[in-house]
Amino acid sequence: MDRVTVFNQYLRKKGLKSTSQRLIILDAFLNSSSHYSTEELYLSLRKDHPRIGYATVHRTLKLFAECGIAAELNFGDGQTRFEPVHSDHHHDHLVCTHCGSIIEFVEPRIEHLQHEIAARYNFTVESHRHELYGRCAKCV
Amino acid sequence: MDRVTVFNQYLRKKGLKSTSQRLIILDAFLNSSSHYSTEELYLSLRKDHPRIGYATVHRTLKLFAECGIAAELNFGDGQTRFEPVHSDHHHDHLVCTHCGSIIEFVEPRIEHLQHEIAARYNFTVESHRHELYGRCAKCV
DNA sequence: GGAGTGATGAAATTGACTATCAAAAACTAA
DNA sequence: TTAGTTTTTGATAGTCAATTTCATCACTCC
Repeated sequence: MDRVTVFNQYLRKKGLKSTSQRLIILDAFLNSSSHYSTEELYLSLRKDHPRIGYATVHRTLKLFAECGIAAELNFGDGQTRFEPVHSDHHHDHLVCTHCGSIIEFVEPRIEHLQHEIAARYNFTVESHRHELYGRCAKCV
Repeated sequence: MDRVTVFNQYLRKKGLKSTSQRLIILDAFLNSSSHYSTEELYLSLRKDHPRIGYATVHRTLKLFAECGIAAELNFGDGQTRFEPVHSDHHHDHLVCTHCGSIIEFVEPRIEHLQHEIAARYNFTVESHRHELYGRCAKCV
């Protein structure tokens, strides 16, 4: 199902309203390849929509995360980042500590080992975080 | 090599001084099994050493991380935690989202796959983060 | 003892995030 | 459409952990 539809259905289910700001932010968010922080998306939006405030961007990104169309990321730089969720595959991240670029990777064998470890400790996994930090090919 | 020695050598190399506060904090840090935040270690120390300030605890923990005898952890609760580094083995964490307990796990096969992934992208790994969040056996 | 260097700790600052609130906009039902 | 109700917006203020500042303090080496 389309992520715009997911968002609108979530709004209706929760008795929330569909506003122009929310739709503008959703559009900008989905059509970006970046892993935006609130600050970065706010600044990017300000070019075309200077009336949209920081608080609105922040609240809307939290809404995206609540309804499952965005994932919250934290790469240890003190800022929460958001990325659009693709329902078809899960991925983790390589983070370049030099230029800040982010590479996504998929590795089912690691996912499998995670389940194995959880079972070892009778642990029920709800989510996980897996990031490799270092130098990307351009920054060696 | 002893971690106390590592710390003292680091201090000397950097022209820093070996003070009673630093040694007290180091002792408390190494003899704990916890994953302390600055706040928690500060409060714990205050019982026996009420004159040691928060800023000193904070600065000293950062020193530990700099010289490699402590690792900084961040489990998404908004506080940075520190744990003593055991040079002989690397581990990652299971974090219970209900009771906050932390289980350490070791899985060389995942470490191996990480290297494989890094090579795939010509990426030089400096560090990594791998945490599974969910319910521990007691909290199911 | 005195000068020089770095450390300490109380307090102030920073920065990301969250809460507040009056005004504005979106929905709802007649 | 319109009046009434509810939610949203955006500027601002507040919160909290992390960090910095700065006036002493402690140590070392003449």
